Amino acid sequence: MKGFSSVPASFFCRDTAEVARDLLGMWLVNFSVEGCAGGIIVETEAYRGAEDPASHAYRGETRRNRAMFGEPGKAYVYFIYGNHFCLNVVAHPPGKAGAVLLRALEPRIGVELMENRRGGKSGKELCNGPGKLCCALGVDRSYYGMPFRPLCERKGLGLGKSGHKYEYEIECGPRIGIKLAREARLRFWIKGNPYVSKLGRAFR
DNA sequence: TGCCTGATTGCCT
DNA sequence: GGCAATCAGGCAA
Repeated sequence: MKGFSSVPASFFCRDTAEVARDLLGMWLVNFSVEGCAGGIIVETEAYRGAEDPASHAYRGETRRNRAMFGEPGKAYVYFIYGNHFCLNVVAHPPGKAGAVLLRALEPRIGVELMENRRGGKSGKELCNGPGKLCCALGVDRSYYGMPFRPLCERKGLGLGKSGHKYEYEIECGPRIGIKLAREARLRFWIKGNPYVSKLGRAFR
C-alpha cells in the first residue's frame, strides 16, 4: 500500500489513553484469505491495568487477559455476551497492562466483503460497534495475540497512517456500558463522523 | 459446581 | 424502548 507510513513499536509503549487518542484517523485493514477489508478508525476506548477497575486486567493476569500484560502492538480479542467478539490493541508503558478497544471504523476497503460478512448490512451499520467491527473484518478468537503489521506487508492485521491529509476534531467522554470509573473520560471519537456508534454519539 | 453478570447486537413491538 | 440470544469469567458455596 503506497502513501502509508508504518507505526513504530514505541507508539504502543505509552499511556493507553494517549494511544487510544492517536489511533483515531489511522487505517486498520485485515488481509485475510477472503480478501482485504478495513477503513479508518473513528472510535476507541482505553482500558488500563491494576489502576482501572473497569479493565479486564484489573484483577490481575488470567488466561483470558494474558495479552493485555504482554507485548504492546498485538491484538487482544475477547468473546462477550455469548455472541460477539471485541478487538483491542495492546498498549501500555513498560511494566504495566492495558489495551485500546476499537469500537468503530469508517469502511473504506473491501466494502462488499464486509457487507457479506455482516449479512447484507451496509453503510454505517457495517462497523459502528465493537462486535460489528469484528464481524465485518472477520476477526475471531484465532486473532488473539496476533501482531499489528505495517500496511505494506499486506498480511494479517495491518495498521498505519495515511499520508493523505485528514482533518478532524477529537471528542472524549465516559466509556460505554461501564459503571465503574465513569469520571474517567477514556472514550475517544472523531467529532461529527457518521460512522461513530450510535451510543457513542448519544453521550457527551 | 452453579449462579450471576456483562467493554453487544438485532429483532420485536 | 424492551428484551432475548448465549457463554466465559468471577465468585460463593
